Amino acid sequence: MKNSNVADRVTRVAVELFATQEFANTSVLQIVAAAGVTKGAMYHYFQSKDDLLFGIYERMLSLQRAHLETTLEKGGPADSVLRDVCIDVIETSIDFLPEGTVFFRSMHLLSEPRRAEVTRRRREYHDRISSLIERGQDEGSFRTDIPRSVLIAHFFSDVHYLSHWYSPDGPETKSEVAQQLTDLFLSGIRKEAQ
Amino acid sequence: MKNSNVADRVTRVAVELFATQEFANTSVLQIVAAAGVTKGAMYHYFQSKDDLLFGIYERMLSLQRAHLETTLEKGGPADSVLRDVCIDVIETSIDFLPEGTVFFRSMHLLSEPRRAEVTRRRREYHDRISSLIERGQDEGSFRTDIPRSVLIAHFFSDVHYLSHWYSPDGPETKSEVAQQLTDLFLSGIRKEAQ
DNA sequence: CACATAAAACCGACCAGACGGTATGGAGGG
DNA sequence: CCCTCCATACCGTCTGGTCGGTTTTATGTG
Repeated sequence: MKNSNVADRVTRVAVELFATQEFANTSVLQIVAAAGVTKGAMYHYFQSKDDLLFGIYERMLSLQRAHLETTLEKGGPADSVLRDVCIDVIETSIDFLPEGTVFFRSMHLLSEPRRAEVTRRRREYHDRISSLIERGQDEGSFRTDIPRSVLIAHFFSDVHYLSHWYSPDGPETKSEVAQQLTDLFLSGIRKEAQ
Repeated sequence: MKNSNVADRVTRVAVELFATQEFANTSVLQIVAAAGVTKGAMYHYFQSKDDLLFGIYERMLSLQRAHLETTLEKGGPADSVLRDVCIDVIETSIDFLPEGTVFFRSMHLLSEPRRAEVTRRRREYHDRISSLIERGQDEGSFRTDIPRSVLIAHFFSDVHYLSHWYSPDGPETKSEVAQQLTDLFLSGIRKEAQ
């Protein structure tokens, strides 16, 4: 990392604080104190508190997109692709638990041009998952008696809830949980369950 | 309602604002302005902003408990009881979407003796669901190859995510969604899927 | 290596405004 | 005359953000 030490530490501390407290309830003084720097130093690297928040979204969005693309371009039947996507997105969420918490919780606090962009990129992501499920329905592997919007909600709900219960110190390992949740999800949406 | 008009309106407005913005990002002034009252009037009925938040938790917790008890005491095989519980909790969540948002998001902002109490009552609720699932496993209807903690997380995730995607103005009705999500969930955890 | 210079990194004092909460007092009914 | 209900003005504190200035580092030159 030839990048600034200060910016990195502030970023790391900020996401942790935004996750445990809320964004609006976290003062920049708190952040810089926890990061061991001064406010002047922080405002040298970030234009506003909002930048800190947006930075989290940018990193997570590009990470998600990159992962999804890698998994998608391997190809294969929708059933197995969705399994890979599901496992990957759960494992990634576990790797970035605090980021995920902030991601889902604080979108409406972003300043306006940015919020719109995040919304757009999230919709892109949603649409790709939706297409994948649609393909699976066409291939006859997924049930068609439930609206796709509900299937997608069911997909994202597990991911979203992770940060509310999973702890790396708990009994289950990351890959175990990813396997199990994926299994539960796929068992639910497969055609034979219909 | 022989209760105060002011207190009711403030409560209603507060939960709406806490859900759309964050708790810490919502000022008392904003609340009373939106409710059409003055700060003096509000502080006549509530001791603090924290009271507003705690009130939401109290109402939701007792509502949840009451509903769960009603459903549980009807008895029957765990499989069908869990189905009833699941449908009921989803429908209730839809009836109280903003409350649910605040409920899951802002617990860590409660002042301390209260937060502990909320945590305790939530754990009670969790444990009763856990017992129900355990009974279903004993009766041979639910799969046993996945830790119960993961099954429970899978259960609550759908409920939790509702406020992030469901809209009463959307195409799906409340009872449809409840049926469908319950179906997806149960198809996942049933033994035959193992 | 010495030195000059410029740019980047950083500090800490300082705003103006908003915050949650309070103190005071008046209106109206019992 | 007191008590409930409510409005207004106000308080101390903390907020995100700015700014002038100082130190540190990088670069160029002989």
